[in-house]
Amino acid sequence: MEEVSILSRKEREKLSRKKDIMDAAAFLFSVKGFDHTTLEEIAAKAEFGTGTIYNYFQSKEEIFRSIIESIFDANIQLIETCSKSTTTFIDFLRLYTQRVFNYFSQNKEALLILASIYIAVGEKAVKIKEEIIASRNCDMNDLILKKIKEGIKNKEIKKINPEYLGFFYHSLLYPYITSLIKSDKLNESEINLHVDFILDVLFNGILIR
Amino acid sequence: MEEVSILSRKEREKLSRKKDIMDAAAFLFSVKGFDHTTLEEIAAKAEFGTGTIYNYFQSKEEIFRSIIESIFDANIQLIETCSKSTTTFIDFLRLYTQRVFNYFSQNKEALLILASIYIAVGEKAVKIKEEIIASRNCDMNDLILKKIKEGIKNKEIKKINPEYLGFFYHSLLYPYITSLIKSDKLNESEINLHVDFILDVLFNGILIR
DNA sequence: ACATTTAATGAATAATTGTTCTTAAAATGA
DNA sequence: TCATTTTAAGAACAATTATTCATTAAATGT
Repeated sequence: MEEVSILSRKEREKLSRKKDIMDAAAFLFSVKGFDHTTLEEIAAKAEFGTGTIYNYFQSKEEIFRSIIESIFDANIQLIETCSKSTTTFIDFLRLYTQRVFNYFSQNKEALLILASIYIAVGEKAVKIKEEIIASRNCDMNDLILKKIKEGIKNKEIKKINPEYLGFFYHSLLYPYITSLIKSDKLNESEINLHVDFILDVLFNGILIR
Repeated sequence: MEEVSILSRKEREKLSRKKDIMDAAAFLFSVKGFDHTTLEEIAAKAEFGTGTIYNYFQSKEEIFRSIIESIFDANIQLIETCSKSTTTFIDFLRLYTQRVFNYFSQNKEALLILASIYIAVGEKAVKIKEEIIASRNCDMNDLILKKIKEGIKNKEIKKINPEYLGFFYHSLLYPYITSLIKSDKLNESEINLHVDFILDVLFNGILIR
C-alpha cells in the first residue's frame, strides 16, 4: 500500500487550501478584528477569488469559528500536557505559565483573537464562544480550577477560595501577555523574566518579609 | 444676580440632551459594541429622530469618543483622590482597589466600554484610545507607576521591577472585574471579599508560610 | 401677532459588504 | 480526444446603515 493517509490527495489538497484561508483570515482578524475584515481581503490574502471562499466555508462566521476552535484545542492540549508532566501544583503552575507565554509569543494572532472574543460584547461573539465551550464540554477555567483544588488539598498553597484564585490567575495571565503583545514588548529574551516575576508575586507577594 | 451658572438655560438644556444621547449610546455600546450599535437605535433610546443626533454630535464616532473621555476623566480623578487621601503605598493600593471595584460595580457600562477599547484590535479603536490618552497627557498607568516607585523607595514593598508590577496590577484588576460583570457575579455584598482576596494574594502570595 | 432663528424629523442617499449565481477554466477518467 | 465533474472567478444582488437634506415645527424676541 502506497496509501500513507486515510485521505486522498484531493482531500488533502482541499484541507490544505482550507488551512490557507484560515491562516489568512486569522492574521486579518487579529489585526483588524472580525467586523472590519472583509471577505474580499481574506480572499486576496489567500490568493483566491471572493466567491471561491464559499467552496470551502459556508460563511465568514464559519471561518472565524473554525479558527477559534483550533486555538481552543491547542490551549486545552497545552494545559493537559502540563498537567501530565508534573506532580505538584506549584510545578504545574510554573510549567503552564511558561508554556502559555511561549505558545503565545509564537502565536500572537491566536492570543489577539482569543482576547477579542473574551472581552467582546455583542451577542454574536458571546454566542460563538459559548457554543464552542459547550461543544468541547470542558473549559480551560475548569481544568485550572481542578488543579488549584488539588494544590489546596495537598497543602501546597494557602486555604483560599479556589474560584477566586482561578479568576485571579486567568484574569491576569492572558491580559498580561496580550498587553505585552499589543505594546510590542514581548521579545523571546524577556519571557523568562516575566514568568519569574508573575510566579514570584503570585507565590510570595510583594511585601518585604 | 439670579444667574447661578455661567451657562444660559438654552445651553444647559442642550448639554442635558447631549448627556441623554451619551447615556443611551453608552448603554447600547456596552451591550452590543460600537459596530453593532446603530444610530437609529441610539436615537430611539434617547427619544429623538435619527437626524436630530447630528445637531448634537458630528458623527457616531464622536459620541463614542465623548463617552470614553468622560470615563477616562472619572478614572483619573479616582486615582488622584485616592493618592491624596493616603500616605503609604499599601494604603493607597487598598483604597484605590476598593474604589475601582465600587465605581465599576455602579458603572458597569463604563468598564465594558473601557475593556472593549483596551482589548479591541483595529485601527479605529486604537486610534481613539491613543488620541484621548495623548490629549490628557497623562495615562492611568503612569500614575500607578509613580506610586509603585514610591512604595519601593520607601521600602514598603520588595525591590521588584516597577514596570512589571504596574503591568501586573492593571492586567489583573480591570479584567478581573470585567469577568465578574460579564458573568453577572459582581454583587455589592461580595465586593469586599474580592478586594481582600486580591490584596492578600498581591501582598502575601499564595504559599503557606 | 409676526418675523426670524433654532431644533426636530425621517425619507433619500451613498457606500459598504456578505452572499449568490452564472460562466469559464481545470482536472479527471474513459 | 472528449464528456463530465469539480473548482475558480468576480459581477450582480440584497441588506444594512452612517450621513445628508429638504421640510416642518417650535421657540424667541420685538
